[in-house]
Amino acid sequence: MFFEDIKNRLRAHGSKLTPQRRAVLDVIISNKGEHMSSEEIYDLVRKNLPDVGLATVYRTLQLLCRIGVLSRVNLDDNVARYELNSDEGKHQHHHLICDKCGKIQEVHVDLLEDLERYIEREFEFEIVNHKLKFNGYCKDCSK
Amino acid sequence: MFFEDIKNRLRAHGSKLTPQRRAVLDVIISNKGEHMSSEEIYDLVRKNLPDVGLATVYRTLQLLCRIGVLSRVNLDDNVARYELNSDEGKHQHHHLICDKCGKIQEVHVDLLEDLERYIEREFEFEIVNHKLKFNGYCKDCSK
DNA sequence: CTAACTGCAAAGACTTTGCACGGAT
DNA sequence: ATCCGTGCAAAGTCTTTGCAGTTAG
Repeated sequence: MFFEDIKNRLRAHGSKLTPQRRAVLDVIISNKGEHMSSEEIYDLVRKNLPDVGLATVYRTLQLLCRIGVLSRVNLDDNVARYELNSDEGKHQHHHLICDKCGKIQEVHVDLLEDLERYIEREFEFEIVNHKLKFNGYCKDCSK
Repeated sequence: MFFEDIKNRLRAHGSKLTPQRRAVLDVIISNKGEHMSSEEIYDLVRKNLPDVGLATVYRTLQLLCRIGVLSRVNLDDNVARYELNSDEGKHQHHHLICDKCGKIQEVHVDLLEDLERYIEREFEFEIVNHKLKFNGYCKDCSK
């Protein structure tokens, strides 16, 4: 996912690439792999653009989700979190959530094919996406 | 999960089975299989107990989660939803969410063993629970 | 030029908390 | 008598919205 691509998507959607939106994108791209909340993103954006409004950040994140640049992930902590979409796969990766230290890891293998086939067959349910989280204890916390 | 069992759990936790809590339980048990929000539960509880307070319902739901009677499920609609725990399995079942009509179905097969083994081995992550949701189109909406 | 965007403050939705009273053991 | 629980209202948190002024293309 590169800037030119994002610009095109914005244009196709009738939207502009403003300094505020650029600043939000900068933060998200340079923190790829994090799963930042709106507030965390807002705080980082303000380091480069101190007068940005919180509402603008919220609106930008919504927009970027709508045009497929970001995904909203829900880690059950009552805050919306965001991550940059990868260019390739349609499906989201899985998340490991350490219940002790809170660390988030990503798992980039799917291994859900059997289950998805079972569901499509047995429930006649057409699967578009899945969201899989594992809770437990990470390497450092499980001793 | 039966009333006697729940009563014992409450007692073990130093809590009482009040009429309000009983009314909440009645609603949840008689709507087993639904995934009701706090408000929906509140509205139903009031049919039997009109003077119950919303805060009491919230506190009761929290309590019942804490002692393992209920699980809080997050269906990405920004409302906490609750379901009765089954007696047997430790793991939660999976949910199918129809993006068109909103219907929720439950899938009671696991089929995650391979993936879990992979994660435990590869990430040295000790899995305690998982949460798996599928988004897509149900039988009636997928035509 | 003009539709889209912005910051601000207000409003909204959901949930939690503080408090004084009531009830069970 | 004591501790837990309740209802109410107030407060809290995260997010959205209305508006008047501003700006990107």
